Amino acid sequence: MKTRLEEQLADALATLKSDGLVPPDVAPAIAVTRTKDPTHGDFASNLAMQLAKPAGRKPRDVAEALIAALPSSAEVRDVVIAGPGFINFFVSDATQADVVRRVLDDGEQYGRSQVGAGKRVQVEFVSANPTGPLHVGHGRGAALGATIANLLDAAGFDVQREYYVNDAGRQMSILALSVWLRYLEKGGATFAFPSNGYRGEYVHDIAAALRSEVGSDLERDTTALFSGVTDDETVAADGSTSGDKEAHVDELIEAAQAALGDNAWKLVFDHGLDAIIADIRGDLADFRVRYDEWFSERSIEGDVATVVERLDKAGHLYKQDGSTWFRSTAFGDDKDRVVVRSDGRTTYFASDIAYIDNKLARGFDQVLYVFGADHHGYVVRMQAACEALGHDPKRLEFLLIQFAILYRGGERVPMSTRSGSFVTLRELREEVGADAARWFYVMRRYQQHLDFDLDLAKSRSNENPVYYVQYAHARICSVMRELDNKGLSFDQAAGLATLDRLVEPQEADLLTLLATWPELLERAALTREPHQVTGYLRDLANGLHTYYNSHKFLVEDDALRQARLSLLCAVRQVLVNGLTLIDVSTPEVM
RNA sequence: GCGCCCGUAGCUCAGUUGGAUAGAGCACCUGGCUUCGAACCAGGUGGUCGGAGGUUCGAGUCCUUCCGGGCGCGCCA
Repeated sequence: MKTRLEEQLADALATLKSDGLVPPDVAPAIAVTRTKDPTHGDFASNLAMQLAKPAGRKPRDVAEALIAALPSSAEVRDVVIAGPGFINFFVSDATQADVVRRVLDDGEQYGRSQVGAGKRVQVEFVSANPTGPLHVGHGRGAALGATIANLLDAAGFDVQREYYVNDAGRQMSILALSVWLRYLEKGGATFAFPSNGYRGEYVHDIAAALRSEVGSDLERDTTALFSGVTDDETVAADGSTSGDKEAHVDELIEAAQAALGDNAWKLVFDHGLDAIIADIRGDLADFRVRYDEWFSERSIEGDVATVVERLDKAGHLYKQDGSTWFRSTAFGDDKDRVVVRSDGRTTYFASDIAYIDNKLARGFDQVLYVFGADHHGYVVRMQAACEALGHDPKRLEFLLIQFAILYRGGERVPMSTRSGSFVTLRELREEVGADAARWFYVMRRYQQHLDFDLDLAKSRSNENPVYYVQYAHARICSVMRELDNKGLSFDQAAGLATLDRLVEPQEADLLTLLATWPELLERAALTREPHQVTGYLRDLANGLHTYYNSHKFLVEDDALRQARLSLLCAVRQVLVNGLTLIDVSTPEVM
């Protein structure tokens, strides 16, 4: 409808140009938008105001000429000039009501589009280090990434959902060491657990599982293990520190590898990694988050050197202070970045570069990174690397997700990963349910900090927006059940034939909302803004509740009843389509 | 100090390429269930859109500058 009006305006503009009213070289953006105020009609265009200056005439005069040049259309009931020179379009009632037929015909397809057809896009999200369970901070990235992927899919893009598993770094070795040390403790060994080790309860669980699998086969002499290792950091009573926790843990890792040998070390390492990956996968699955690919960092370890070499050959690297630097300042970064350390090992950034190259080589037109806002410093260097490798940096897109702050009883819930006193995603889900969690995480713009009110998310009351929307769905289902109880039935064809009986203002509001859904969904996908969907669903539910309270559906008048029920079914369909996109359930009874 | 994000009603937030009288929810006040589900609805109170300049027919939206808040600035991952 909107595009047809824009085409008609374009034709009218061409007529004005050929009549000499408008200079031929003027090329304004022809835009038709929905109105906010129904008294302004259904659609409006500001074209006349844009043309006023180049045409040297008053906006309202230009508008008059444009309207005169518009072809007549059965879809449009009236076209009027309003305000400073807006052209307002009033859509005919039959066209307005026809949306019911479209919704019921298209069903779960209604609202989906093909704007992204033929384009491959990857959404990488969460990608938390597999060194412990996911916490609530990861939850927002999970919910947003999953929903954005759903939106893109609905817009016709070929979407791939990926989790990048950081299974190669030093942190993984520290986890393996932590698991092994807990394993040794369970065998009776006593020693001071390194301050830099992972201290969470889950490490004990993994160690216990390891012991039940291998028995005492992995036990080694601990006094020998700790001998010669730099002292761990300790804090004296006066606050002064001694020792070096970083060197302590690194040397312990080396000693452990030596004591166990490669095979046994790998056994411990994989045991820890596999256990945590399994935990994360299960957790995300229960959160209704699906992935197409769990991409292992180790699988591209061998590509890092190759990529560094490519950058070197292209002249983007230089040596200084014994290490190798990437000249990212040449691409707008505020400082250059090390890719090969003075000890010869490559940096984490070098792995990222290899990963970028790998992604783009897989042929994605667009690659989305769903990052926590604390990662914003990486954006410029990532794009710099992308460009240096000869790729278009615009193919990378970074969504910086602001933090979610939990509130319980009006108090901020403290979050500290370091001390291990964090709320896990699993705990959150068990406390408020997956529906509320998914909804709350995406209900705000991702650029905005999120106040996550646990009490509100749990409340089964009118304050809770999730229930509000689900209730609208359940209410419609309830009406359809009541229809059965009264021995009546719904005939869709009959309903579609009597749509002209929908004349109430509440019905007109719902028809407009239904017609808006495809436009909104497309915009939400292209701007990567799931909160537009939650906002829309709230409006649609409100429209339904208002309608429900002002009119009866199961009326004696058969034609009117059929028409109203077909409208209800259309509303229910769009509620389902919207809630499905954010993976919130659609209960028939609450 | 530099960089990114944010600042809209008492609170939490929407506001589509710049568009008409800036909107919701919560809170507060008033009213509505012998009726298809009151987990609902209708109405009301509440605003210098952080401040100041600028761009233009028109600015919450764009530009400049200042103020306030969050985050980031490792040969960590």
